[in-house]
Amino acid sequence: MDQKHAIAALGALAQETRLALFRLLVTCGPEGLPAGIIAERLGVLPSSLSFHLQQFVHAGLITHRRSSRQLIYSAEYGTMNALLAYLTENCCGRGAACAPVCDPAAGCSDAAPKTTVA
Amino acid sequence: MDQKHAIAALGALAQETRLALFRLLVTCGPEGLPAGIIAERLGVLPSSLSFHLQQFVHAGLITHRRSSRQLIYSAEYGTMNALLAYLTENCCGRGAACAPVCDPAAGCSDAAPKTTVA
DNA sequence: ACACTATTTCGATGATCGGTGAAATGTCCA
DNA sequence: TGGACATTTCACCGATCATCGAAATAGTGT
Repeated sequence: MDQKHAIAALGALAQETRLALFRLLVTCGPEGLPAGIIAERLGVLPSSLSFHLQQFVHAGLITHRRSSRQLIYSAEYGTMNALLAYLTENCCGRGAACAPVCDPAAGCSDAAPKTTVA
Repeated sequence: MDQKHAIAALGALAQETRLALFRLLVTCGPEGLPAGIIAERLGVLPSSLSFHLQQFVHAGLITHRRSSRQLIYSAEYGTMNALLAYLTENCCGRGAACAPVCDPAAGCSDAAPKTTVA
């Protein structure tokens, strides 16, 4: 994680819709959610959501894969951890006292569909 | 930490000069650094630095105290930790597996002056 | 009170950002 | 192949942001 990536990631997170979006995906785990469902949950236009998702994908905080017609987006925990580590680097002048780590295991309650949604 | 505060904090961090500034202060510990030294280290105009410092103070990520003529700025580790916790809340759908914490102890090598600087 | 230093405030300017709707792209199914 | 669905791309607009220099404020020592 260098400065450019960190700024891209922080800039992606520093917006109302996107922060809610990221926290939603973080909650959902690696299974993620399709774009349509996300737009519905957050109450934003599809074109608007697409714009915000791009920011995250470009920042590496989110990945997407295709499942039939839908695009499933999910959080990139590795990048998230790298960002947190970057922020707390050399914290307080001491060694490595602040090293948050998240290793996703369980999925979202109503996570990505296999064949149908809604 | 609610959404508004988180966005203010993330927005403060999502900028080249400010990110460098925050990481500098995080490294320095609770003793902090005077504004003049920070401006010199980062190579920005005093008026520009003042603008950036305001953002952080408003976001609660930085505090300042006066030492004679100088204003000493230092990182607010509590807010930083709250922000990291907010980002990883309910991570992966599991309980509390991602709870970074930093408790400052040691100071900066050439930290805030008691009476004189430069 | 005065000169000096440290820092902030102010107003102006160019750049970037977020929202919107229409149109384009890609995918599936009959 | 054609029609329906899911999502993205595009161009436009108003709003916000970062930088700058000049001027103002606050504190110190004589």
